[in-house]
Amino acid sequence: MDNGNISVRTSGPAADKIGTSLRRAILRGEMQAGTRLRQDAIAQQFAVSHIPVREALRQLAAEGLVTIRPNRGAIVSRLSSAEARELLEIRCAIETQAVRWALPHADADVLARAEAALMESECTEDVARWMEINWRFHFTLYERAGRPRALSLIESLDLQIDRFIRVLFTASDYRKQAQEEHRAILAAYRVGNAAAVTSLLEQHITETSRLLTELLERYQDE
Amino acid sequence: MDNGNISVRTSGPAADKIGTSLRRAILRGEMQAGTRLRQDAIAQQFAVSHIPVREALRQLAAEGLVTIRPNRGAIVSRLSSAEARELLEIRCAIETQAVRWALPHADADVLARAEAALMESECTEDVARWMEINWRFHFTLYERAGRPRALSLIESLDLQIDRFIRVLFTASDYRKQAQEEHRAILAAYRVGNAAAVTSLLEQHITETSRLLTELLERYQDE
DNA sequence: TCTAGATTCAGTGTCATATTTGATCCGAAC
DNA sequence: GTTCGGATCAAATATGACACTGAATCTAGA
Repeated sequence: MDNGNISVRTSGPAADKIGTSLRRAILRGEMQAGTRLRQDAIAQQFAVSHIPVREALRQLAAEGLVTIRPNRGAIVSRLSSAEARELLEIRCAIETQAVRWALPHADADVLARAEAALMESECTEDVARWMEINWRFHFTLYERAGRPRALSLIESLDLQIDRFIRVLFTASDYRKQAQEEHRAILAAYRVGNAAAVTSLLEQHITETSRLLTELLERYQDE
Repeated sequence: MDNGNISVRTSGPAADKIGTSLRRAILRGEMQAGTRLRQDAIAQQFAVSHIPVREALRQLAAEGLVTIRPNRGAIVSRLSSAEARELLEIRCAIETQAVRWALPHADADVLARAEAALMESECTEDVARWMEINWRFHFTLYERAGRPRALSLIESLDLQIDRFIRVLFTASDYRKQAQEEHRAILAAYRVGNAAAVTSLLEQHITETSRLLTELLERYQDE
């Protein structure tokens, strides 16, 4: 964390800025699951009092990224394999519906951007970068759904699970497999084949779920 | 609001107690959409400083019940007809999936409790009471899904929309219709007919959506 | 009528302080 | 050696008084 002592008063509430910064650190794996989040240390780091820190932590807790234990402090949330499986099941249910909504409204712009994301993801070796592009690829497919709430919900589910998907990179050849699956999804999307898109998307998420829950189960045995 | 000056220090953080109390007031319609939520007034009412009030408001904002405008204060969230429609669409997608998960594991206890909820809802004239029982009825059908996260998500969606469904009681014969639909759903559930259950549930939620969005559109024209 | 500055309102956060909670440690008793 | 109770510790939780900030509204002048 290289924030230094920034002025947090000039662009919105301090609590929001702190929350954004902590969220980023958690999502990039700089703060691992189980890490203690001490109010006074964070307050010192951001050169603020502990009040906006508490507010930021509450916000992150509501998002599921942080677990608050009253009077004992906050930690970066862990995720059990059962929870992971379930989150991905929910994602699957909503994302397949979102893509059905979006597909009839897909245009050349959407296709070009999804293709660009796919090309970009093939050129990067950086895990954090790849995860960002992965999200952008998926989001682009759903963009024309006309359902902001659903997309927001998908994003919040994504936030809870993507930092764990990150570990698949070192534990399996996840990236190669995911790229192939993305290619197939985009090909079906391009010709407007809704049944194929949803089926491929479902397989993609289900396979991710299988790999991730296996990995988390191994973690829990250690 | 008849809370008086209660001691909020004896069972968990003050912010949690305030949040719970405000949430209840919002859900029961005691605080209408658009109502100003002033930190100082709430702090006075609960005999606390403004700090736990701010934390409670942030928590409720994260739940979608409250909208915070920086430097301008918080209001009880409004809901546009488009948002209502979408929330119910999402609910429909998840609840039909939840009931599919639950149905193979339904037992006599679940059936008895769902039946009891239905009977109880037929005996009450109180809107708040009916809404609670309505939730209990639905929740009971999903209980055996073995998916705590999904059920939690359904509940949070419920929280965002049920206070608006309340107004259907005075604006249409919603209750009678909903009771009939509940009866049909339970009958199909009882014989384990998953296709019929999901289809009836989908119709039930879709019909609710239709009525509610019409009503909200009328509100917005005034 | 429009614009700029003043005023108002309520939020945002600090500070020094006190209190509370839960975990850990330590000594005494068995 | 084990158990139990009290003391200690670390960190969270919140107070009350105060200062500052931002956005909306009001007022006066051009």
